[in-house]
Amino acid sequence: MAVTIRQISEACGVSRGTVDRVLNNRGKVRPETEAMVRREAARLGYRKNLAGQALAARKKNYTIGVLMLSEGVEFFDEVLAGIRQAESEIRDYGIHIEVVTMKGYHIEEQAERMREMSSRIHLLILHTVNDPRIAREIDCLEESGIPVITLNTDVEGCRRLCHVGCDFIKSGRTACGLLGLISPGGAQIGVATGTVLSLGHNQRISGFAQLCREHFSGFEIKDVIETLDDDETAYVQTKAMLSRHPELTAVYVVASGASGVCRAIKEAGRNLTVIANDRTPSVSRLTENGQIAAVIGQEPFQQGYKAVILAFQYLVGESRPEQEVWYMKNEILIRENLS
Amino acid sequence: MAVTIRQISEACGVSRGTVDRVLNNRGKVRPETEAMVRREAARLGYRKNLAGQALAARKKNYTIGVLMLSEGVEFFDEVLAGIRQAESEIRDYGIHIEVVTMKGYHIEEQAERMREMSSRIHLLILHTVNDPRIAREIDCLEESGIPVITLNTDVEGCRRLCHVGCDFIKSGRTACGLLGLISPGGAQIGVATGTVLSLGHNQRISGFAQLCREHFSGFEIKDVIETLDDDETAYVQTKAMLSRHPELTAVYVVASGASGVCRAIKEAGRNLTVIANDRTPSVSRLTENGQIAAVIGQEPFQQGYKAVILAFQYLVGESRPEQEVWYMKNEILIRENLS
DNA sequence: CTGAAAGCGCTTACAG
DNA sequence: CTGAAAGCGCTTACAG
Repeated sequence: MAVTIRQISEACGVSRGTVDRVLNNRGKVRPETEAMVRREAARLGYRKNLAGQALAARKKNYTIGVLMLSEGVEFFDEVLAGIRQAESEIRDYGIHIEVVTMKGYHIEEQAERMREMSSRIHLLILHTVNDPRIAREIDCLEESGIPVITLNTDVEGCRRLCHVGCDFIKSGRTACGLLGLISPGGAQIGVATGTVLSLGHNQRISGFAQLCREHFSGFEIKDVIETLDDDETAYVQTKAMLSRHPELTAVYVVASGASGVCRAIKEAGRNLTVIANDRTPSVSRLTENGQIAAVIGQEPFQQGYKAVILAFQYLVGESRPEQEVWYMKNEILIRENLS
Repeated sequence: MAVTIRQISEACGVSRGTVDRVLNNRGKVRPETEAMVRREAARLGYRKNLAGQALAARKKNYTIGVLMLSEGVEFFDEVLAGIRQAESEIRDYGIHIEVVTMKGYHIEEQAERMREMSSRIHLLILHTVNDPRIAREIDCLEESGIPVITLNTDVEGCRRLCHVGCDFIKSGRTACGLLGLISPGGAQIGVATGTVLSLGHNQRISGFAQLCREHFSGFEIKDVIETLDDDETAYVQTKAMLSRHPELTAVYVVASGASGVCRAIKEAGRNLTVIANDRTPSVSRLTENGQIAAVIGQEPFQQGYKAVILAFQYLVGESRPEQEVWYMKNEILIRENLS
């Protein structure tokens, strides 16, 4: 039989309330009493029963807020699916989720939205951009007792509770390592990034370049274009890159825009190895028909799921996440293990 | 506020016990009363609070049994780690786990062990071999009210609750698809399987061969050897295969024995593309130093974790798993995303 | 600084 | 066929 608070209280000859005060550091306990309770708890091997705790927590009616700059971005559909999955699990414990999505990158507008949500929520899961104004807003929330979990993209210089995302450097290294297997003889590479303003995109490129230097002396990055995460721009830019560089043998697509990139390659009648990031429906189709050789995924579903579970454990279990940063896996997806 | 049993009982003018009887199909309720309760539950959108249910379930003192033929097999260390992780989570709800591991494939001995454990457990997670005697034993347990979840390897023709493992066909197809990217010009392939008696090993090979036929006309399987999941045997057999087939360009290692295979290749001074299954510590080392090009993983940690979580949900949540078969992902692991 | 009591939502013997 | 009551383990306002 598992040890309960009642057993500790009986062993010590104090009330259960007192044991609770000690074990949850609520203060107002005589030092000797506290020491005795801690000793007995340790001796008996006490572990809190989460069911009891969760049931008691029902009275607080917790709500978790989710705010994402995700509207119109395919990638986030799977993140949202993970959030919904976790929601349906924690709903069974009486916890609610309020999801708000926004379109584009409007800093002030998002900050305003954060303030507005704060009155109704006990914790915020936030997908945003790495901007000092947002960092300040996060600190405000933290001060008013609402912890923030950053999702997918971290925010530097703020007191967020933790970050759930993926290791972008490793993502770039994985793309490069895979290209090394495909083209052991060397490669002339064009890089199609989203924007040079994105920290994540740049980290992927630098991971890729890093491994080129370490292991693949036959790899050369000949050009970097920006797709602005838009297929039309990607198409135009890729077309131009291909005519500038007839020697290209591979393209690394760092962010959105793979469809445009592939269209330009196809029209030019070139046979290039394309490695892309993030399995969206359109990227899946291109991989199935062979235009994309492989996709580096970042477990979007798990990202959403994990963020909510950490939030739940923090609120109900009163336990800070064990790690400050939670990275999901960098998956390699080809036609055969895509779905 | 979430809807509770109390609210339904008040809305219907019956006791909470009666609502419980209806909602959990315990019978002994007048049909009209039952209809009314169901109508109100649906109208109010009732969902069971798991915390309450789990707390009440504490009185049952559930124990989950785990029985595995895993001793001395590196692969299962990660499966066990997943089981331990899940254990530490559900222990917080007062559920216990008893793990028993055995060495080798002794059918009668394992059947005996199953019977012996059955007196102490409420559900069994079982890793075994696909044998009719085990199937019969599983049915016995099911009949005596102890459901069985098969882990990693399924058992045919029995009434197990569900299966947690991976899609071996897809695993073989993924290995082949990856080799297709590495060797677009074709490959002469040697296959090193564990034993031709293992259903899983055979499924991997047939998945591999399937895709050869569908997509890679330049691929030829020239030879199949058995490692008996043993490095020494693998070494000897590979050595013989290499001298029989000087034309080989690739080896697909289906089961354990990759170290032996690689040693033989190295000694022969041959430069072959090796694709292996399952990231064990020794396979990781060989991948890091480039002797293995890529590893197809089957998420061993997740397998163990998922099996326990399904068991927990079945016992405490009284909910049958939604699926009869739970497949983990087939991961592609190369040096850069190995750890 | 401490205790007694009520409550979170579900289940279960027991009485009728 | 149904209800009243106790209990699972933890937390919390209240009284002292």
